[in-house]
Parts: sequence; C-alpha cells; structure tokens
Amino acid sequence: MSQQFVSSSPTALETDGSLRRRKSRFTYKHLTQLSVSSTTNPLRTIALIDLDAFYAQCETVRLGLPEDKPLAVQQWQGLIAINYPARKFGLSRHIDIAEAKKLCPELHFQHVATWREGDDKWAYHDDAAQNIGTHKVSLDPYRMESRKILAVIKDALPPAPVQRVEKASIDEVFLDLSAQVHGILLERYPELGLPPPYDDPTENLPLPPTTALDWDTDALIDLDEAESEERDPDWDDIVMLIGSEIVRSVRAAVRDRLKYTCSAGIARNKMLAKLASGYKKPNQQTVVRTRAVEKFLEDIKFTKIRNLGGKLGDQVASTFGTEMVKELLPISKEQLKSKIGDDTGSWVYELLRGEDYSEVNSRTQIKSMLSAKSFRPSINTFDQALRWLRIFVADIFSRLVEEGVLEHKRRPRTINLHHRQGGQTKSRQAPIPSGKTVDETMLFELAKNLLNQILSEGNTWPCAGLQLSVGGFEELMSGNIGAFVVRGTEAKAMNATMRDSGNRSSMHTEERPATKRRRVDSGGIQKFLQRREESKGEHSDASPETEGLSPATMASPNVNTPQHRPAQSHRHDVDRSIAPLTHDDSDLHYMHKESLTEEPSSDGLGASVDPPVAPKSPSNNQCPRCHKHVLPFEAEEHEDWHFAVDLQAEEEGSANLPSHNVSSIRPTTSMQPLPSHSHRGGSSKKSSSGEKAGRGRGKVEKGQQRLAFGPS
DNA sequence: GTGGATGAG
DNA sequence: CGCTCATCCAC
Repeated sequence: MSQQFVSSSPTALETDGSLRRRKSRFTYKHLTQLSVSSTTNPLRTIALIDLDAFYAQCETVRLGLPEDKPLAVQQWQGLIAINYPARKFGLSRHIDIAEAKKLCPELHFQHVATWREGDDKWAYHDDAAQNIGTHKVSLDPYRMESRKILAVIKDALPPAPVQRVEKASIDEVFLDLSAQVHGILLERYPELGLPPPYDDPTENLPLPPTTALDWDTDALIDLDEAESEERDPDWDDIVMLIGSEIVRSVRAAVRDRLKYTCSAGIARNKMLAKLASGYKKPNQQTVVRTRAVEKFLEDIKFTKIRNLGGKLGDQVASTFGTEMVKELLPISKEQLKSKIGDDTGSWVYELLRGEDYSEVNSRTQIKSMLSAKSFRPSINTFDQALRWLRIFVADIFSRLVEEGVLEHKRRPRTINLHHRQGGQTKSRQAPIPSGKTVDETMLFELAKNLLNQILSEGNTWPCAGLQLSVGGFEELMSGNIGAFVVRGTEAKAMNATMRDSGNRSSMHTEERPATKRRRVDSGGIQKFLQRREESKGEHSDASPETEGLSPATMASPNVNTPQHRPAQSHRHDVDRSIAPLTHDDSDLHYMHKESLTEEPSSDGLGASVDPPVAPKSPSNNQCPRCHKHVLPFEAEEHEDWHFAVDLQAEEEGSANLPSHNVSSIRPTTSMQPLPSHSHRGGSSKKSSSGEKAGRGRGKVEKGQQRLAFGPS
C-alpha cells in the first residue's frame, strides 16, 4: 500500500494472499531501466551528501584543531556556523557572541576570511570583526574545500556516464547511484542477468534470495504497522542497501582523505534523500526504503520539503489550514490545482506522496558569480562606492581566473551591479564586450559605468549595499577551435531553444520536450562519444525520455556533466594590487559606453589598476599539452578532452556545432568553484505526471505562483 | 534583454 | 543576519 510507483503493472502485485510472494513486484524492464536512471523507475537510487556544519568543519580542519573542540564561525558580530561539539552547549545560530561565550566558555571563535581594502587577496585577519567598514567577507576558503571534497567524491565513484553528481550547494551533493547499483546488482545476483521468461520484459523478477538485510550502521526510517518488516525484502530494498554501501564508502573516502564528516540520505528520489539526510546528524546516513515512505512523510511538516519552505509553502498552509503532510493527503489533486494552479498543484500532490521525478543533473559549473557587501552604516559618496567596486572586481576576477578566463575556457557575457537603498534595490547590467580580453581594468570600467548609470537616477544616497555579479558564461575552447565558436543567429536560436524547452518550460518538468530540441550533430562529437563508450564500457541505452533524439543529443547528458577544472586548481596568483584611488572619479558621468567598447579610460583610475599578470608558473600534475593542473584521477578524462578537441579540429564540417553542446565537452578538471547552495526552484522539473515532458507546459495561470518550482 | 522576486543554505 | 547562487516572471 505504501508504494505506488508509476509503472508498476497490476500483475506486479500478485500475491498468494500471504506475506510471502514468489515474485518481485518489479519487472525485468524496471531492472533494465535502472541502468539509465529513468526518473520514473521505482528502483532509482538517489543520495544526498551533506557536510556537517561545513564552514565550522573547514576551520577545524584548517587550524588542525581537535574535532571535539567547540567552534563557531564568526562573521562580524554574528555566528554563521556552529559545529556539533558546540551545539551540545545549546549554541545555535542567531545568538550573539556574548551569549555564546557564556554558554560555552571554551568556544573557539574564528572569523571568516576577508578582503581588506587595498589588498590583493583575502586573508584571515584577527581584527576583521572590528573592521567591518574596510573589510569584505570572502567565502573562498570554503569554496576551495568544497571543490576538493567534490573531487574526492567523484574519485570514489565510477567514471561518467555511470557517475552522476550534482553539486546542490557549497556543502551538498546529489548522487544518482542507479546505474552503478544496476551493475552491482547484476554482479551480485547473476540470475538477474538471465533473459526474462518468454523473453517478455514485463515479466516480474524473481524475489531476492535473501530474507534479512544487513544495514550496517545505517539509520532506517521506521515502518508503520501495516508495513511490517515481515514482508520479505524485494529489489527496492536491495537497491537501497547497495546504494547505502556506496554512500558509506564515499563518506569514508572524504573522511580518510580530507578529514571531513558528512551526513547522507539515501532514497528513491531527491526530495526524500534530502529529507533523510537531515534525519540523523552528524556523521550518519539514513535510508528511506520505499516501504517506509508513507510513515516517514506523514508526521512531518510539508514546509520542510525542498521548495515548499517559502511563500508557496505558506500559501498552501494558509489555504488549507495546516502544515502537516498528513492533513493534506485527503486533499484531492483537483482541489490543489484549483488553489495553487494546475502545474504547481499536481507537482505538490505528488510530492506529498513521496514522488519526485526531478533528475540529478550532472553539473558542477556555476552560471554566475557575485561579490557583495552590505554597508553598516550606509555609505554616502561615489568615492566610497568605487573603493568597494575595486574589491568586488578583484574578488570576481580572481574567481574568473579559476574558471579559466585566462585560458579562454569560459567567459562571462554580462556584468551586473545592484544597488540597495533601504528596502529598495536598483540594478543595471551591461554586456561584456566579446572579443576583448577580460581583465580587471575592463571589469572595473564596466562596473563604474553601471554605477554611474544607477547614480544618474538620483536619490541614491545613502547606499546600504552594493553587489557586482557576472554571468551568462559562454564556453570557449582553448585555441579557439572554429567549430566551437558559434555566433550570430544560430547561436541565438540555440540559446532560445534551450531556454524555452529547458528551464522555463513546464513547471515541474525536467525533461525537455523532444520536439523542441534541435538536432545537432557532429561527426566529431559522435566519435568522441563512441570512443568514450568503448573505453569506459558504459551503456548508452536510450531512456524513454530521450527517444527520438539524435545520438549526440541523447548521449550528451552523460558527457555533459563533468565539469572540469583542475581540482587543485590553485587559483592563479594574480597581482591585483590596486593603487590608491585618484580623485578624478568624482565625475559621475565621465565614463561612457563608447569609451568602454573602444578602449579603457585613460584617467587615473583606469590606469591605476595593474594589468593582470600571467598565471603562475606551473606546478605539479600539469597536463603536458595545455599545462592545466589536473589531478591524477582526472588525467584520463582530461586526455579525452584533448582527444575531442583534436578530432574537432580535423573535422571540417563542424561549424554547426552549437555552443551549448560544446560546453559539454570540457577539459576535465575539477569542479568549478562551488559556492553556494540552493535547491531551488527551478528549473528543471519533471512533469508531475512523470511522463513525457510534453505535457503541461502551458502558461502559468494568472495569479498562480511560480510554477516553477520543482525539483531542481 | 532587464530588473525584481523567490528559494535555499 | 550576511553573502551567495540559481531560476523564473513581468515588462
């Protein structure tokens, strides 16, 4: 009763009337689909790994402190992370420093690293908290640790395309373990490899030859009376067990190699895995078997479910007068739809029943980066604002260097400046001139121009906050291989297609409608993929969702994901010392767009920024061909990348390769700078019906809130 | 394409 | 609370 997976056939439930069944509830088809991680497969195995009190752990590790030492990470006068030893003293975020000291006299306070005005790099300053006026917080140390951890996690898993890893935030990673579990299943239970009776894939599998499973140290979600442990294990239990073994080994790798502990949840989808990861902490993992889902959910507040924690959740709560999942179960799907919109309604309906068809997107590349500061007290002069812009630019530029701007791997297309005054915020953005080298001077001039635009509207002081961001990254290949550079209408069409069919398409739909996909093909890409298949020996079955797509498109999700940048990628040291401000800056309007696109302003300011310096000389683990830093375990993939580039260069007719696909073939490396988190609503969603994405992509109803939420 | 809002950590 | 990041919506 507790399981209602979409594709179970009626015969799957045949029983002899007792608790013992001779056959599994799952079919040969379910098993086969596991290898491609079909999002509707009831055997799908997903995990979320969440670092324990991440920032605090980073500091404990960095400082070499004993793990049981209570520690809090401080940001100005607040605490942004409290480690578990400190939580035993009743500490939590949102308490002030004096209280914390009182509750836990031995608490170690560590302020976050900061950029100090005029410095060319962030550092740990022991007087940072007293200098809020001249320092700006840097989360770089945590991004770098996050990156290392992600590298270890990837290294502990099989290569893509079996490996599917999605960085959900700076301290959280989703894993889709389905394909790996499938492989282990076949090894461990060879009888599953036999052809189905009558060669009919809809036949049910035999039951697992086991009656008791060893869950080791896992926490298990309890069952209710109706779902007793009496029922023999079926394959959905076995896949969770295997998934849990994998997760335990991944956690051990992180622990052994980097000294970080984490908690994890293992379940049939992202929503449940996320919920489960928080069930027992720290340093524990929790499994939600399908038979436990009902009980697990009914006693929790739905506002704890990913994406229901905000306004949508509030809206639902106030509409139905409850925050409990259990009390919403009687609400019909139609009722939900009528209250919160069709798409959102059915998506929420499924979620409340433990169904979440969102996929784990192998993605680790960031799409934008931002540097910001809120001013307390507010600032009142253009001159002050410019000083902060310098720091923002230095910060962002150093992160861009990690992204490979200097090597022409990726570059942002737009720059954006936000300005806050009291409650309201204003922003302006500008394209980053393509074809010009991105350097600090250019970014600073662009930022200054945006500031001028905002200030020109008047009424802008005092200013309570500024944030500078860059985004719209485009993928470039080193050497500027023609095929990879797509410009003009074709690129625009492609981008438009991606937006329409992907992100904003239907609300809770992760799949892109096949009909809207461009058929993009390239001999080089296919050869690359083929070689990859051969060398890695991975399956390439088309999942139902991908039918009708060209081979290249179909396979791309697999290759697509690894993002790569050398894990170690030390940020190249760039001399970004900034000369003192000159005072010509007070002319708010001296900077015009024309001058931006032509040449850098020649005023004292522009000239005062030192030109970027070439990347630091190579150290260990460098690729002999491109000198990129590559971790040992990344070497193979990196080599693949060169191979693809070479092929591409040989192929003549690759000019129609859209830039997007190009991005899928990137040098291997580590991950991108991983900042933050977020599960958001977003994009991808899978239609709530789980089936073909074509459905429900209609316009959102008026007044209905974002339909956008979904699983991300 | 731009500016604002929502959501998560 | 402050600082990020991602996505979506309305215009």
